[in-house]
Amino acid sequence: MPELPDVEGFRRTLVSCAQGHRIEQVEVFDPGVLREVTTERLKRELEGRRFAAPRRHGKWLIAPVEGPAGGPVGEPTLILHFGMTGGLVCRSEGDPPERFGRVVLTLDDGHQLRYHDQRKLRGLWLATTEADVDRILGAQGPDALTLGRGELDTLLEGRRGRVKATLTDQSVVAGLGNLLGDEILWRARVHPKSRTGDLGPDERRRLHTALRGVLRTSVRAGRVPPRPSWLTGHRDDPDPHCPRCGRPLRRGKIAGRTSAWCPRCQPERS
DNA sequence: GTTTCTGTTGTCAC
DNA sequence: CGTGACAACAGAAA
Repeated sequence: MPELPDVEGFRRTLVSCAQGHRIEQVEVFDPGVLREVTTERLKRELEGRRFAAPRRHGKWLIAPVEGPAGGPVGEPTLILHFGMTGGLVCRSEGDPPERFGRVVLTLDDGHQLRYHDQRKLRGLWLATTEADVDRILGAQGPDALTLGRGELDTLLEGRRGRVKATLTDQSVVAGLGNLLGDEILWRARVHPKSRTGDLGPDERRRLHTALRGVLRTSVRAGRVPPRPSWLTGHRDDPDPHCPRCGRPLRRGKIAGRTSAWCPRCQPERS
């Protein structure tokens, strides 16, 4: 699930469900998702405090909490990463539990913010300072949603790797994952194995246009929408074809991930 | 029924 | 810089 559009959806869920509300109870059903924090400390630091405005960077959700709590330290920040299968939902107390529910925060109005994740590849952190937030996130490029054309040009120029690897490298651009990367390259008609540094000005311009278009629609949908007219709508077909020209799609591993592209619309050249 | 493969994540060793 | 292994797990394929 989670790439930038999904996480942006989770941020909105947190805003509408929990921002300004007091956390009454923290329940951890699987400590396997807690990173660098114990259940006890999570409860002590969160219970009694209120969610302030959350923010997002790339695929990370950053949720400061404020107000007095049991602990003597300053106001902490809850940090969430959703791996491949994580998610955040808003439910009412008493609603049936999520299939892979891991952490439930009960709020002062009876709503619950629930973190669920099948595979537990990532999880929840509790940062104590801004520097701590930065340490947990690690090296991050600018968020893909705020990327200007000139900025993307600068980031792409002089890179040696393949363009698919560059676009999905979080330390270059934050937020693009495997699906978005393929979708953007397909729309821009750029072969995923092209050498990033070899791209011409026109290809870089097309990439930026495609990035903006794909992100705009995806953020609105809260996911990369598997539309019939999009590449994403066909990658799981038994015999996938390009929705633009009808040619069979090609698949291959790039940067350790399965990529899909159209050999006709995205001619090989590097 | 059982084994193998795949995957919208990131990190680490070679 | 690139590749492969790994982490943890369900569901599909073999």
